[in-house]
Amino acid sequence: MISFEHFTIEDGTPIYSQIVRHIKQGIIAGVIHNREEMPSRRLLSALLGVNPNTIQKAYRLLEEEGIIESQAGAGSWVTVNEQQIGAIRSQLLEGDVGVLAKSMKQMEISKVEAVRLLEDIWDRI
Amino acid sequence: MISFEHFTIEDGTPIYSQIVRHIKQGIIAGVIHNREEMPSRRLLSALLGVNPNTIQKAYRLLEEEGIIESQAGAGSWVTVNEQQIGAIRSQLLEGDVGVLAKSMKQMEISKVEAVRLLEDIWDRI
Amino acid sequence: MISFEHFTIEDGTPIYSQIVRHIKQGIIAGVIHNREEMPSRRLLSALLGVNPNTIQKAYRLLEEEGIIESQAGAGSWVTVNEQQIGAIRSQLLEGDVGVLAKSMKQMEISKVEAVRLLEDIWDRI
Amino acid sequence: MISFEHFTIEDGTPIYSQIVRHIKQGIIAGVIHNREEMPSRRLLSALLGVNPNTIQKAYRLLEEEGIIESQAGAGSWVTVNEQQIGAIRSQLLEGDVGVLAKSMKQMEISKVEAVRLLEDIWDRI
DNA sequence: GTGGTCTAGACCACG
DNA sequence: GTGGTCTAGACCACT
Repeated sequence: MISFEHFTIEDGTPIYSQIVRHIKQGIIAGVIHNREEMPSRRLLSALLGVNPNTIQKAYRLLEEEGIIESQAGAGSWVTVNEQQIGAIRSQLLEGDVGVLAKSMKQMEISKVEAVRLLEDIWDRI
Repeated sequence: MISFEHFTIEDGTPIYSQIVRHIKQGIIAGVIHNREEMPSRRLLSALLGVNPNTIQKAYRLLEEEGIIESQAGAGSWVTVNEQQIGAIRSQLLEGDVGVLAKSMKQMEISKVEAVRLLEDIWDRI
Repeated sequence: MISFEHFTIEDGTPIYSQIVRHIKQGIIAGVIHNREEMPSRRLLSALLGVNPNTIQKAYRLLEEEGIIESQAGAGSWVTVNEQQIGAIRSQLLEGDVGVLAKSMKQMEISKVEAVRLLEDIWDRI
Repeated sequence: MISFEHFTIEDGTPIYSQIVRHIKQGIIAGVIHNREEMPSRRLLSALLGVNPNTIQKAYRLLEEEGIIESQAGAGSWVTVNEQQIGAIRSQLLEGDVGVLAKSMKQMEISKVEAVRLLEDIWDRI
């Protein structure tokens, strides 16, 4: 069963997005595996203290991306192959890093300075 | 007068946030200076094709952060000292980089891999 | 639910300020408590015969002062601890009384005379 | 000539109101006397670093209240009798104190507490 | 001319 | 249902 132990809700981004992202990051990190079972909507709703509709939306989005499958009465489970994992990895990483790079360029930060910053902050977090 | 020549509205984030960020980035890049005059609400509103109230909101936020000052009848202008510029710089950079680093760590990306990614994507943008 | 029964709009000060002040005074008077629910924008807007945006502005200011919290889809509610209540109390009282005292001193009114005035007018209002 | 030495512009209230109030308080304090000469609009504008129109508005208001008189080419001067001084005194004092008393009552502050507060703050200002 | 407030109402995201 | 954003435009106070 997939764990939400180290998951805490932050604000700024919608809760359902945070859940989706948590699943994706878990898959990339190798913590969540193919065929692993998702908690039931009802259970996760109670666990996180979040409206069932919010959980429902997260699960629906994951389904639409082909990351999980659900069957009435049987629950939901992860369905990813190696190719998909690579795609998710690129999607997350290149998105995030691209936003950062664009922003820094607009602030006239140089590439070496950017790298130095990343290395600095990496160790402090 | 501060220029909005290279500014284009994107969606995803509120327009007023984009304006606030544009000003902050301009200050950090050294393109916008202390005492420089902001365009009037009406002018900028016409320039960007955006409702005056949206501009008003951006200006109010900047004012609340002490980055600009406004006076009814007189206009608005930038009011930042070196210390503030440093603070804004940290706020933007450490925020962005921190989010990225945290996200990457959760995906079990190593530091060298992260740096390599940043360098790769930097050149492609 | 917080009551606005004894609240009537006056002019001279912005409506949103009056709402903010009403909430603060209610908290100090012990009529409004922590965790109590604020009326929704739409409801209060209809109740006071005021535009929803005006209510929105009042709520935003209260939120920025940490007096209420809002969550899209869920509503708004009061979030104050004892320390904050003390701070609000000081803010309102010392502000008002300070302005008065300063003004009176500039008119060369003596302290005893000031107290006598306050007592006189107190009973007549 | 009436002095504006101890006068500094604050924000929150219009500048012209502050000037009007400064004159009234000076009269009540006995610092400004009947027949005393007002600085020329041009001079005061330069002295306070304020737009001439703002000074003009203050003078106009004072004229309308019969507190000063102006004559083209000759300047402006104070014209108040004892009765007027009494009226101005009441207007300022009862207004200010009334606002304070009403506000405090709404916060469930008792009369003795109010007096104690005034005395406390009086000494600290 | 400037900024500040307010109305009237639409649309969206969220729970 | 909720709050958040945005448009369109009026009116006012201030300089």
